[in-house]
Amino acid sequence: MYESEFEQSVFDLRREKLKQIEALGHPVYPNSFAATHTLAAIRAEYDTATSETLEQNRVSVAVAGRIMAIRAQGKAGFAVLQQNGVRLQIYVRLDAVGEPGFQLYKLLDMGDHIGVTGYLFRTRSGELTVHVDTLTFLSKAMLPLPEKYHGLADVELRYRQRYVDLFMNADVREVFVKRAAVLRAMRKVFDERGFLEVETPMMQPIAGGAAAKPFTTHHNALDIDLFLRIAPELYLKRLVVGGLDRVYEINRNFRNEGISTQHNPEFTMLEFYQAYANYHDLMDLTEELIPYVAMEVNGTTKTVFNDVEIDLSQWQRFTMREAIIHFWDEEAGPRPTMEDFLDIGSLKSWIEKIIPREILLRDTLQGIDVRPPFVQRALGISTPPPNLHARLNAVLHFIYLRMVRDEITVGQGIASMFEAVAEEHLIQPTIIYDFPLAVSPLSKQKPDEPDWVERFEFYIGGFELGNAFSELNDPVEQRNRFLQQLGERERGDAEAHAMDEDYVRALSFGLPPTGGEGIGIDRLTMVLTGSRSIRDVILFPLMRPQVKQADADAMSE
RNA sequence: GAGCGCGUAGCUCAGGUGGUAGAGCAACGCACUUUUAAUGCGUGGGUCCUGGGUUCGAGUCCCAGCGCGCUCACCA
Repeated sequence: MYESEFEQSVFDLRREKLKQIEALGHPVYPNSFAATHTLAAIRAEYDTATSETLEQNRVSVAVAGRIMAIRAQGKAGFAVLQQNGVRLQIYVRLDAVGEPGFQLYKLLDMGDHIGVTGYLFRTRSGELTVHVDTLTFLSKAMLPLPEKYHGLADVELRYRQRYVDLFMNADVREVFVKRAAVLRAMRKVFDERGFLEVETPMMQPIAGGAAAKPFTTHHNALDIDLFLRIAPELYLKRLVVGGLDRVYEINRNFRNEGISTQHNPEFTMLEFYQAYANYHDLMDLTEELIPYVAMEVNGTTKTVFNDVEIDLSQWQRFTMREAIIHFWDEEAGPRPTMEDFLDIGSLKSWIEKIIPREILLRDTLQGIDVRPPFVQRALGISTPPPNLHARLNAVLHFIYLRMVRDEITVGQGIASMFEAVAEEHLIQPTIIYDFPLAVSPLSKQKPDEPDWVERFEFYIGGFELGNAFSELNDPVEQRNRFLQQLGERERGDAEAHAMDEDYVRALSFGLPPTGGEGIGIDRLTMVLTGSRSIRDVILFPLMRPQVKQADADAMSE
């Protein structure tokens, strides 16, 4: 537990102080304190009260808090109490608290919890302060607090010891208060619109509803492997089949994939389903929902993310293909047209206008690995690529090779192009709609374009926050889509869907036309709090456990 | 998974070109009855992330590993 002999000695020293406090007649770990006010209530009520008002109508208070600063000054002294993120100064003087009270004051350390009674006044410099009559010891900080001015700055320590981070850094606390406000606002919206909040299994025999690698676990009594869910989607739609026309769930999903500033292995998603709605209805709903939540949380629809001001009430919409065309940088080559997206042949010949055919083909002839890093290396591009064009070229090359090899469809190629060309430009709220069928195994096809589906994602701050579609409700088509996914699974795509017979059976009882959407709560909170890393909006982000040297030695023995 | 950066006292940080480790806060002692990053005087505190190597000598240079961050890949 101790980081050092220094900490050990501080701990021991404070045990001595506890003994002395006990000798003064104070219980060292009392079980309550009868406060008359919270510090927040005092600040709210008396922050504007003048010195004269406080003298004329003496306000007696009993308050408690953690000592965040202590300044002894001979036969008097100050301390700053913090409670629920709110601070208030107290003033302790020997002639007011008496000798035993002042003895206790001298035994206090930064971080201790105390309660005091007294009355409010303003100091010479005007600070609202409790003039203490009695001190009650509540709990001791046995370990030293971080530096009082800079706080706890080391990001690793902040994540690993969030309990310290939270009481040292007020802005951290604020983020999690806002996160709670996001959840509250979301629940309010959906409750008011007649949605039922439900909870579906986190442990699933088949991890479906998204393309991702699941965590595996095991149930001993049943002796079966189970997966932590990657999405609640398939269960929620079963509920709509069951007649719960409007349902939502806010809970964790688990994906056994990389960790980054935008990905934590467990993350919170709001997912909702609305019978008789389609993706157009959900686009409209989304454009109402996000600014509403922003108003509830921040009191404004404006937010600053990565130094850019974002207005969450101003939305733009593009189809995926429009977005590629719109955000295409002509310095990289001729802008594509809708016709270029028609089929594999047209997309290939357009890519040949960007990258010479002999280069595109050379690598296939050499039979090299076509995973992006290898493509990049083959093209003489260092990793990571030094600029956007090099990265784009690598992606186009990659798409081209896989199309030549019949490994992907034109739709998958277009989806990859979209990510490479457009995603980083989607800072202001943007809906991207009409996705390729090939990357959307659970979405309903567009009636006039069967290779495309009624699906959209919305982006803010350069990353995806939500994903929605008109749900595929034809069980025969759904079965075929699953079979197709199984094929991709066999070709090595570990994230392709597994067959879920029971889900197909549920659809066979009739799912009404339904729109469904998932919204990443962590990412929305990032945008609303200006947090650049998802770890800053998750209380305990996953960290590799620290192995102490002693433990490491013990394990190797 | 790859590239780059960082790792020095409990905390925040200094430590040109290699020469026995420093400051502030925190801690301990003393003084101080309206301070607020209180002040003044004094004291203690370090496996310089770990393990190798080069060298007469490594916090500093080299190699390997560990942890964290950022970027990329994957993904929401």
